Amino acid sequence: EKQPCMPTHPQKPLIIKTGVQFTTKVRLLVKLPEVDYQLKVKTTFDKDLPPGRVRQFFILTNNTKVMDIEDYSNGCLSVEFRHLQLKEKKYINGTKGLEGLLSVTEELHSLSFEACFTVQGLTIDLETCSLPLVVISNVSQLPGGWASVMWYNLLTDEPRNLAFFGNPPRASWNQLSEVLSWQFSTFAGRGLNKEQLTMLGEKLLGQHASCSDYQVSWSKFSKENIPGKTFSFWMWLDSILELIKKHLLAVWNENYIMGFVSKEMERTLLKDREPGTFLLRFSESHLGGITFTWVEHDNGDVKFNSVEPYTKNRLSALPFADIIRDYKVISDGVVPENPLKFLYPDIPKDEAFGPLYNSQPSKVHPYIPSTLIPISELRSNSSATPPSCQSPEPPMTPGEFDMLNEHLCLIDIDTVSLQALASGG
Amino acid sequence: EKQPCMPTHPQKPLIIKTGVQFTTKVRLLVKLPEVDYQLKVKTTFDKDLPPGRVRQFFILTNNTKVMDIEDYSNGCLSVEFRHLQLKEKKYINGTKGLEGLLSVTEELHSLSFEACFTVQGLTIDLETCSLPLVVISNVSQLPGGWASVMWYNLLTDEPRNLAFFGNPPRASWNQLSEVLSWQFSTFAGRGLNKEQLTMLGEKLLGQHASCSDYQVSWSKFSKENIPGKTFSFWMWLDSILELIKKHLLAVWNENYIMGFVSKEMERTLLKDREPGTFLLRFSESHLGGITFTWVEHDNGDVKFNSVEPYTKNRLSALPFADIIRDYKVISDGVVPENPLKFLYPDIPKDEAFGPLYNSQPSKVHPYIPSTLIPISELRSNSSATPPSCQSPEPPMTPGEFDMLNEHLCLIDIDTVSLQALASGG
DNA sequence: ACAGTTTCCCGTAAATGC
DNA sequence: TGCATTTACGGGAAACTG
Repeated sequence: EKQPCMPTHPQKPLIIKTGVQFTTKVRLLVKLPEVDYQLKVKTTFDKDLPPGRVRQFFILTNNTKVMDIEDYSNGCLSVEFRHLQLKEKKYINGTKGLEGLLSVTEELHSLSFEACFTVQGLTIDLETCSLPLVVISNVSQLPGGWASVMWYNLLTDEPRNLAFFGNPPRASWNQLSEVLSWQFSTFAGRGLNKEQLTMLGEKLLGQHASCSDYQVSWSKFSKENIPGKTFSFWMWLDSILELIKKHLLAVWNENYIMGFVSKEMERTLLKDREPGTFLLRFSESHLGGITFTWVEHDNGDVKFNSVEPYTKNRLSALPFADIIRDYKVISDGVVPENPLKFLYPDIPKDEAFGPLYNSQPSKVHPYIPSTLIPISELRSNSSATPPSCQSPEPPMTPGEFDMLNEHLCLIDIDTVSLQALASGG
Repeated sequence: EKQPCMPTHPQKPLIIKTGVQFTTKVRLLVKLPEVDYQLKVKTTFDKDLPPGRVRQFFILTNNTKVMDIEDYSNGCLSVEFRHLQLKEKKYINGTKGLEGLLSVTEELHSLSFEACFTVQGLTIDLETCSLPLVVISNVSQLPGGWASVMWYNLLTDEPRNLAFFGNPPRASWNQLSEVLSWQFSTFAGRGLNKEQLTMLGEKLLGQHASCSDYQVSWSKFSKENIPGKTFSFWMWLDSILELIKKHLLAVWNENYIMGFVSKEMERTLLKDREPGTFLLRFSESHLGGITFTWVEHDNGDVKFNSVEPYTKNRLSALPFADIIRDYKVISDGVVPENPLKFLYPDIPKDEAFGPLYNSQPSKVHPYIPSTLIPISELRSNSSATPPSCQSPEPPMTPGEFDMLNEHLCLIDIDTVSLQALASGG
């Protein structure tokens, strides 16, 4: 009933938006001999980065803080910086130079931490820095930034190769598909199964998808538009992830959304099924859309219908489960009918979606309750008859995901280990 | 189809939101003898305001600028400050003191302008200041702030009585109703007619509404809640104004929304009408809602039905004219019917609303177009039979509005006359 | 605890830069 | 001129603060 502007940016570490607060923490891994003075840490953004080539930022807020003993650990020294905020350095003399090579979400930056103390007459400098960071100025750049973070962490173990996107390596479909599934398990709670990944692989690679060690270029993954479309593969996939997060979470987690199915496969699956059998599929032509396709039998002929995809605007007016419950087709004035009977392969609609329906009748007495229902008015249809195939399977176990996620987060803006790179003095 | 977050705050002068840019202009009304040096003007916010009692703000940005000759006028000196921004002064030592008396939207502030020049050995100081300003920190405070601006400018000619809301005068219903109608003509393009104002008067004053010189208190207008409600009269009225601005502009300007009608009056008007006659009315129980009520004849009995009010959330999913076109009542499974036939008094629905319908069939081929339609499922109803009354009339001419509006704006944050209060030197 | 107020920040639109 | 990027700010929600 009311979800106009919900939050995004839910735990995407290593991406910082200018003007928005972020937090970082450093921990001292070596045990120091008792020091009775305060150990001050200074945080610097883009330290040592020569001007030109890339944008540069600085920390607008307080950037020094004293280390403290962590209560809950074994007496480690650590310090957490909160409310840090980044702002771009603007050069009066346009020292911007020849960027253009990299887009802003391909620029890699870093946070440095420095501390210095003296023990027994010996001055020791400590310094460390974060994994590469992406700086954006608007949430619209978040998908692109996240693509960079994924690619970097998937393909290199180098802690600080800021030139990574100057010549980014390719990823095998093997590696990539695993990461994509992880995205869905982390952000939507359920990963992708084999069939779904196969469809994605074919979409990205065409026929090569069968050999799982086929290499995918960075450009193909997130920069080039899909042929005939105005968006790249990752932009498309991410728009679906966002749609799930905001509007389809329960339905997705119940595994009721087949989602990634080619239209050919869809017909193959549905053609021998009971009339009124339907499946849910994401739009390939538009960003962030979901549609349902159902099968009808028209005296011997098999007919398929797909509804115009629902996007976030529609879904925020009416939850998707309710759309499925209430969808009606009006054919030339006859009694409207809901053509959706069985969720593929054969689950009665209400059995599947019943627990997800919203209980609507509001009953504010003097008024007649009213609701929106989705309808289609039909006059003419189309049909088809394609090949054959098999049915979906349980999702790929996103087993090692937790481990990787931890890795991704361990050395991030929330937690950066301060290693003693002691350069004596 | 797409209007999730549209802009508000459309020309409400004298209200400044912290952190948001505003513009002001000062013009020198006296002709100075030729001066060959630059005349610098300094803008100060809350100059001379003693700390305590009220919040204090300062101008975060550049606050001095050199006057320049206006090209388009007769060589007047003027200066326009752009990109000014306000920030609250925070006192470390909580010198806030005993506020509590006034709400923030009742606090009045001012912008001062100072200039100083020397001619023939004589130093002349110029100083002036704006009409009282209201400072808010969130758009949610805009309605309250605007109420203050209206009340002040309606009831006093003093240029700078910052203590006005310490003991605000009352307004006669005569004065107030005129201002309310102006609000609708300025912001929605059509003012309020006599019947509408009568309903509002009765709502605000009860029986006293008949004597048009009845006095309305500031508190009753915008501070006290309407009995039994959780909002004040002005908050309620303003929520309707916003609803019109964003979702009902065309329908309102065609005069198809009776809007302000008591339920009793509504029944009186409808009871002798053709079945299916309906009228549009704003909700009195909820903020920013509109409903339609239609009359039915049920073998001799007259029956009235009102739909649950549509609010901005629903209306942004489906334009109001389309709701009227598509509204259906489903009674126990029979063919759905649109009960709305004639807009009161007797205009065929499509004749009135036809030009305002959206042409929806989107026709993206492979898909069946789908739309949302508003429906009610009926099981049991209620009815009634009240007294009699007359019908609506053309709106009150908002004749002098332009003049007043100009007055309101003339001495505002956009245009503040700099008068030579020359205090010699 | 709580209500009035401010801060935070997403997401759209507009402005800006290249 | 068009595209990439930043800025602006409404609006909802969380945080603050007496």
